[in-house]
Amino acid sequence: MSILFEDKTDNKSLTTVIFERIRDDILYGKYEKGEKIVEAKLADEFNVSRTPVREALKQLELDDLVENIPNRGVVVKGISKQDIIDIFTIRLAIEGIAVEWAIERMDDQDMQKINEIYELMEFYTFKKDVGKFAELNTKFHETIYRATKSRYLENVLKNYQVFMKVVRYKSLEKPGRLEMALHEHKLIVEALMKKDVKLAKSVVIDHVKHSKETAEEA
Amino acid sequence: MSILFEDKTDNKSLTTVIFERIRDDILYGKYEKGEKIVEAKLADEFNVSRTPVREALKQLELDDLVENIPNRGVVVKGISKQDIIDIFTIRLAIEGIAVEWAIERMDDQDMQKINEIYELMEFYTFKKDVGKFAELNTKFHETIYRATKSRYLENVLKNYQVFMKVVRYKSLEKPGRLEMALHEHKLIVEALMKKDVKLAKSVVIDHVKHSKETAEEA
DNA sequence: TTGAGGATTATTGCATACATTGACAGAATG
DNA sequence: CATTCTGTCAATGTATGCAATAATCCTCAA
Repeated sequence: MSILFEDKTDNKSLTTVIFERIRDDILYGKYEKGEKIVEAKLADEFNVSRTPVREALKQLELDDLVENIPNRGVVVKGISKQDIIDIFTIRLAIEGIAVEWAIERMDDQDMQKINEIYELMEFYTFKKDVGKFAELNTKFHETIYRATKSRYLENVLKNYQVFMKVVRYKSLEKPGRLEMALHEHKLIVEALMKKDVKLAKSVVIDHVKHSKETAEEA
Repeated sequence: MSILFEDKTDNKSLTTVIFERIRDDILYGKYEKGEKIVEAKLADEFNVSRTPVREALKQLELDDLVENIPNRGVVVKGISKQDIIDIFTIRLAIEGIAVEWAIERMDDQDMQKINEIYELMEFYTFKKDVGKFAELNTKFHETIYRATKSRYLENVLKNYQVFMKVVRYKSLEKPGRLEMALHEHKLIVEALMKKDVKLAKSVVIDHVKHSKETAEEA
């Protein structure tokens, strides 16, 4: 195993680490669309054997980020602007369900965690730390998804989060956007606390719409 | 390679074949929830080496059908009735988008294929062949999904199809349900032909609602 | 009797070796 | 000159081997 990965604290297998690594590399544009990925080359690059790389690629195939042509190799499929817009549209249809279920099914611990995350977001807005904010943003929404207690809803939305991360970071860099995003999250927290399904739905939908518009501009 | 798989006609790798096999086995209830799956045992059973089995299990993990506990093994997570109901609810929110995009983006070939499938459905309803009908049912919807030209929408819905297959087969066996399903599909085809988005959305939603109710009874 | 601890075993994680496939170039053939 | 055939090569597909890990069982002492 490469020394690169020795510092991993959690129990992630090499396959998982490499999976996430390649996925992020694709999303952040390290590979061109249509570019061919050679197992052995990547394995070399990461200083591991082909096995974990293969397994990671097989998983990426399921997410449709790469395509495997039998006995030929895998090519990067990447993600287009239209894909992103489509994902936002799908999210607009689902996020409403998510908050609804979250309100119905969450426990105090869930709510507390959401609050904690929000407070940290306030802190990092003050510090103007876009990186930290974006990270918390992802966590914020994932916590809501988990609170729905629905594996399949959580899965879809979490999967989209990966794509959102990229978009998000870019848009948050614009002046004023950080404060605006914080405000939107505040509205969400308040609606969740009040357990007001209707209100929560509307603020979340607004939030997603906003993000969609910002993404479309870019 | 096992003689079991020698007759495969397409280019599917062993990994893919085994992936689908285990997935179906889980969905059709061959394994209990919580049951432990041992790579070597399955490999033996299929007369292949551990490698393709491992790769298949890694993929199933992504679909949340099994859980991997590091150095311990994988256990079947299965799917609960609540999961199924949740999936139907999510579908209710998304299928509308699917037909809308399908109508906007499909070409003549897509429409022709949908028509062909529908005609076959008529034929097998007449022959009372539930198996064939269920198969065509899956194809029918997948063709619509593909017509949306949206990889991500297609992916989510196709993924759910796998779960639906199981539910579908059971419900179609009930007397009268076959004819009813045929009628519902006829309405969908007609709306698609007319390119009437509003109508198409409403018949599809009704169709899903119907299926949901049938599933909830079972 | 019971509990701590170490050997044993079962199983996964990763690496490597071998088999198969498809692309390509260049020779042979018409 | 075009075409087909064949040999080589690069890459994937599959099998196997070895290491690491965690559970289990057994021993032995308090």
